[in-house]
Amino acid sequence: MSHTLGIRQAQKQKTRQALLDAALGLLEEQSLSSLGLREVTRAVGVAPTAFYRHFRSTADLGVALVEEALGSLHPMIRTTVSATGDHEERITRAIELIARHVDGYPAHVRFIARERHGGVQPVREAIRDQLARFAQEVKDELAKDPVSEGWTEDDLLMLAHLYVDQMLITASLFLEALEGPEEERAQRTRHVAQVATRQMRPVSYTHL
Amino acid sequence: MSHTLGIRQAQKQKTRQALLDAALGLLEEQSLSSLGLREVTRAVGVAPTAFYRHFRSTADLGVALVEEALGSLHPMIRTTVSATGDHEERITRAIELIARHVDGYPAHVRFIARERHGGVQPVREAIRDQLARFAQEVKDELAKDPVSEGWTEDDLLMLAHLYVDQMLITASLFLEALEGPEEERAQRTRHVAQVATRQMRPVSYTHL
DNA sequence: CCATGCAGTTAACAACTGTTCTCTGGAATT
DNA sequence: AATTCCAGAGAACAGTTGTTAACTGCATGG
Repeated sequence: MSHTLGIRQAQKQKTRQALLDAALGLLEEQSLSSLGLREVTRAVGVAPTAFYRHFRSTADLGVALVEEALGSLHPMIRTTVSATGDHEERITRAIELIARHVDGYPAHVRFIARERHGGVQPVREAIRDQLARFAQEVKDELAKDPVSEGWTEDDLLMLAHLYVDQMLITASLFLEALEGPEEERAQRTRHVAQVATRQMRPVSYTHL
Repeated sequence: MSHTLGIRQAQKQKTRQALLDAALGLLEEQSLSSLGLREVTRAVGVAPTAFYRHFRSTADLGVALVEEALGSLHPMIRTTVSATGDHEERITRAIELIARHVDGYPAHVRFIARERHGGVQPVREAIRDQLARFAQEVKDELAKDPVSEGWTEDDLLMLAHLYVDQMLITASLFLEALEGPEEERAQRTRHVAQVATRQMRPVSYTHL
């Protein structure tokens, strides 16, 4: 069904991706609200006006980056949190997923951590929406667990939001560990994983 | 001992404060890394060059804002977390302190939440230092509690950091509730307080 | 009372920004 | 083969930025 898109569209998507990549790189040392359109095109090596063929503004590009950073995570979340194994096991699985994701895409994680409370409203909203979707999905998995009987839908969703928040905090801590001096890295990573597990556990105990 | 500073220095501090206030206002809708020096002076009604009499750069002003936002909190933290009353009581006291602080200085709280992971390194560091001081102080109070016997200094400090992080998250949630529609405000505020208490409690239970 | 110090002003600078309009080369369509 | 389409280039615009220099007026200390 995927009819290979022509040379034309392929080239277009290529420069679009180049713009996204360049922006993500530049955003390691500044916030989105100070990112200039010319700055991005200069980094890619295209004319400033080419930017408009892909994004209305840098805020628009930011929203696209949110999709890129979080969009692909949904299926992974579902399977890791799915109701197989006991609580303890699910928690360690989730934390491992986070650790691997932070390790693989540190720039994306930093971007989300930074812009979640950042100065660009549409981007904040896009992040909030994605996190709400995560929470919804976590709730769906929680609901399958027999332990969840007797809980209202709202309570479960609230609990799911708690989990999602905790995951973000954990990701941020992993990132800090990653950015620190290399000799401490392994130790601090283990440390964060341990603290995060301890932090998550009581949340599920409220269940009982 | 405070020899009333002359007309000269008084006027200087006044414009300095005006610059800080104006910046804080402008930062409600953008990040520090995009805040221009001219923008600030224009809001105050003073020549752009006057800025340099007070700050080297906007980053420098940001560091001053961190001091203003968090500096005055240290004594309050000490007394609220001090070892009087049981854990439950201390927790509710701390959460009430946070709620009142967010209510009284929402712009400061937003600034800290935004710039903690923001794009300006010196400001991030200033915030990290202040939070480390908070953790140190909380640790000192924890150490006075007989329950803390048998814990190493490092473990206590780690626990204190956990508390401080949790306080910041709570502050951020209070702020979100405050920014939402007015009819939901009271309910959401109560909700946040309740969830925060539940979230903090297990942390201290790890003690036992 | 007079000389000094210094907060804030004025003017000018090169560099940079987002946005518009016009143009071009080559892929896509007919 | 001829035509349309459109991603990207190029040039120009008015407005903004941070920073420098030389100034002015007034509070200060001798």
